[in-house]
Amino acid sequence: MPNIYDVAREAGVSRSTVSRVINNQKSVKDDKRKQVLMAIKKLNYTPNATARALALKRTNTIGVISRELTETFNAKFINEVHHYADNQHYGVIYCMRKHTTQANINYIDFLNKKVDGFIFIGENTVTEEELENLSKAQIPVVAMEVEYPVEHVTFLNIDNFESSYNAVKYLYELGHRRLVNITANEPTQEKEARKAGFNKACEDMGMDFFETVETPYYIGASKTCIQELIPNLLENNITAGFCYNNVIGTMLAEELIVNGKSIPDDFSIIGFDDIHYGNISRVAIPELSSIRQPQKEMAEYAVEKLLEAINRKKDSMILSESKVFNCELKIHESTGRRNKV
Amino acid sequence: MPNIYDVAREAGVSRSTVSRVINNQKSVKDDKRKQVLMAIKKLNYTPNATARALALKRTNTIGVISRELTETFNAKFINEVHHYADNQHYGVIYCMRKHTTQANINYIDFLNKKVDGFIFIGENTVTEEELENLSKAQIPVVAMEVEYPVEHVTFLNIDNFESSYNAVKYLYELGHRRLVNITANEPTQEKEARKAGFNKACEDMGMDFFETVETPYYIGASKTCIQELIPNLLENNITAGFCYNNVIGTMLAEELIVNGKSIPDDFSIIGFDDIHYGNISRVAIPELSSIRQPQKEMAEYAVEKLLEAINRKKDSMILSESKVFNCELKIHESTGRRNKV
DNA sequence: CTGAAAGCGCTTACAG
DNA sequence: CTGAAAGCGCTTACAG
Repeated sequence: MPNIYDVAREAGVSRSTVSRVINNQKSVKDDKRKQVLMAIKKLNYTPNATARALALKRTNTIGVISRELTETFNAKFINEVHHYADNQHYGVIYCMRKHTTQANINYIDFLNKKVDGFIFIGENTVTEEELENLSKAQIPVVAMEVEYPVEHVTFLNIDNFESSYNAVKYLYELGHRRLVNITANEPTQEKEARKAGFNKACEDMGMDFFETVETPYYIGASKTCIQELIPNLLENNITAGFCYNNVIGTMLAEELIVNGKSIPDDFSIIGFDDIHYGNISRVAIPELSSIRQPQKEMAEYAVEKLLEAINRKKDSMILSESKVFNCELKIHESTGRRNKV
Repeated sequence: MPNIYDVAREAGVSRSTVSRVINNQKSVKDDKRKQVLMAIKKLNYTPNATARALALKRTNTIGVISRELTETFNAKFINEVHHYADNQHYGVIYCMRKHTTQANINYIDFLNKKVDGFIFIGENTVTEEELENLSKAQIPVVAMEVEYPVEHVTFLNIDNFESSYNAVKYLYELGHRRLVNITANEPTQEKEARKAGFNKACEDMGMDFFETVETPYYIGASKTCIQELIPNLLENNITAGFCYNNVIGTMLAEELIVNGKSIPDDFSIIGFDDIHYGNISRVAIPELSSIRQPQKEMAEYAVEKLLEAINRKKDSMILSESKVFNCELKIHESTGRRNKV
């Protein structure tokens, strides 16, 4: 692997000049520039990013960390982050941080100095203490799906409370008075906010009956849980359900159908995320009405804020900010007026 | 951010000593070691990975590149890579390389010197020429789902030809004589190998009728394509289908059911990948018989080979290798004996 | 416009 | 066991 010195020798100039050419500085005479360019081509030289990072104390890359790289990961969001960063000539590095296993490598330390800033996705991806340390070290951070009282970090969330509230309100307007909220059994801020929104709306609307049940995170267990839930729903004459995501919503729809109910005639369902697994199967499951997150806008905002913080850093740290994005209730096929009872 | 010099001063020793403590070398007296450790704690020092990489010419990280980070990405595989690398105290960095857009950043150059070796996933993730360059530069590489005549790289594939052949053979044994092969319309080695396996088996078994149709990669278009295909299948009295993946298999099952057929009584289906989208919906789609890839084994092998190449590099380059993993045909509910003609 | 030199933060023979 | 010094491959004031 040739280095800058090899190129300098080949081109008959100093390393400084080579560096200037590499970095597109105009103060190099055309003939020298040409010599350098030729030497670079001839030697197949490419600058060592590590050395450059050391000298510049800047990497032009942003690090994205989440717990899982696939499942809970928001494809659209990450695509947009990538796109937007690339436009600004920033590279994106993803790292996975499993919460289950005790790993040898701490990916925050691991990426330290390899990236100019972090985007954390998911509440359990980073602890408050870790955010504190990053903050003290003046490292720009955007955190998604969490909120802590930490200085100098940008928190991005959706309006979990309000959008849940609105979903219930919509069901109320359709005539539903007996609801179930099927949520996840993980203790996250997100879940609590949605539950609170559900409850508050039910109270405000004066619902006759409402309850929240938790299902396990994994599909198999979740399915069993929902199967066991059905009799309870029927006994209580519940006519509408608000689900933590569309997977749960789909499973609920399915179990109701299996039990002879039809959607939305007998039961209305609102899911979350507006991702339609039903696309694969149209046999019996109607497309779920669902709450849609503005992933693209969030991604752009995240990158924008992060780069802003990165570029401002020397002067003054950016202040903490908590930005909340509004979701939209998308009405598809799984919601309708209450028919009977 | 304190550096090694700050620690040395605080501890009243030289940088060399601090370095030795950081790197766990025994040749440091206990009292000095303690002083250093205390200074590190006090200053909240963490070594600069970039500087270390520059000095050592080694990063202890492996780079994984694929076109998409989510969709086609094999969750299990990547989890295993991560797990195994972590055991060896190697970090894993993922980068996405979109093939659609003209990006500013070339992620191979981008990761150059930031990782000790690469794992490429997917045929269109890296070109033969890029592999050549990496090879010349003596950078260890494992490439999945491709095979090129390039030196010093490890190619990992599954037995696309054989497993497809075996699927057809199994259908033959169930009595099926008229088959369809539904494949993707992307020109990949993988696709060609599967198609060749399908055709060869059909010829060897003396099938009465067989044909291959291509569907678009995206679900919506693919679904339309399959819907249009159904009349053709019925007219030709086709009784079994071999599908490029389980998504296509599920869609095929569904469309057949919609058209009044039952699976597997009227039609047998074998998919690929053994991932069961049907888990979400059990209303009508039986669990697909499918070809299962040994992702875990492949991941372990990939990491093992890569680390081997990384650690051997100085002496002699590892030779090229093409390793093929055998898949297993998992029989679930979508295959059965041919009933009627 | 160009080069010599110092510096980015580490590691590691080399002496002692 | 420990430190001074050189080196990893860049960049960038500073002179000229």
